[in-house]
Amino acid sequence: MPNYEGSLDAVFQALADPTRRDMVERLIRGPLSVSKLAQPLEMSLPAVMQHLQVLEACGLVRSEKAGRVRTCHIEPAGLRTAEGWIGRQRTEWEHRLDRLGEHLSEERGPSGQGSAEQGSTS
Amino acid sequence: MPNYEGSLDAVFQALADPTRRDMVERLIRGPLSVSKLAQPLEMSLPAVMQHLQVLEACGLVRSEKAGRVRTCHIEPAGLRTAEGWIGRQRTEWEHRLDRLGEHLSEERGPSGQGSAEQGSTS
DNA sequence: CTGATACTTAAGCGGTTACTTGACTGTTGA
DNA sequence: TCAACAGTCAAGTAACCGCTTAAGTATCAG
Repeated sequence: MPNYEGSLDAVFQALADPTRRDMVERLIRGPLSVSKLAQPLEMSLPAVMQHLQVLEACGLVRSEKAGRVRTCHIEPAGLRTAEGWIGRQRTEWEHRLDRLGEHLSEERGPSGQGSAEQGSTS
Repeated sequence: MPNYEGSLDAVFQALADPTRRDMVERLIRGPLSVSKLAQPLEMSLPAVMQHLQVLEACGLVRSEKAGRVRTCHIEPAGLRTAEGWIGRQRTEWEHRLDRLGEHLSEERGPSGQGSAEQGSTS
């Protein structure tokens, strides 16, 4: 059973490898067979297959086999998973800057600027 | 000139861990000391320190020490590194869809839809 | 000075990852 | 039929990851 909770883990983990990012970059320009995918990579075919499995397992890539050729293409929803998380953080960050700006203009002007509260002592 | 390619590896690797994403999410709401950061996490303090080091090494977080307290805050540029790569891929994907649309309307109408060329035979 | 606080360092350990080689299966073209 | 082709499976290995415990080092309060 696929672990959707952990899929953010899996997508980022997949994108952390330069070989896999390269595969994604090339698949985004169009579908490729496994051997075409492997051709510019300096590693054995089984190694490429393993990377491909990682990309498929996290939903970044799909592939299907016709005859003896497996054709791979990206699944844009996978990238959106990762972009979504990052985007939400950026949004939250911007809100925080807004709130901080309000605070500064409401209260006094130049105080210590690194003074975010650290809560009560434990 | 920093190694942007290499830091992509590091940023995605850092974000692949749920503990580290949690730390980022909380730091985005405001700076925290190491022990405050560690408090809700069910692991030892050294483990948290190691996660923190990963986040600092890839430029997602910065921290400085005052007295015996180390205060951590996020570095929004780090997130932009990751978002930038993903965004570029999405852009490329959309361009590809455009080109594909032009092709389909220029040539005949409904053909097989998975028929992207696979380049010349090897 | 003394003890508590807030990290910091070092060593070690089990699990995972990124590869490798070698053997194998199914498909296709001559 | 049969050789080349495209991919797959299995096993092994070296390096890396996330975590632990144990033993430090500064800083601060009294």
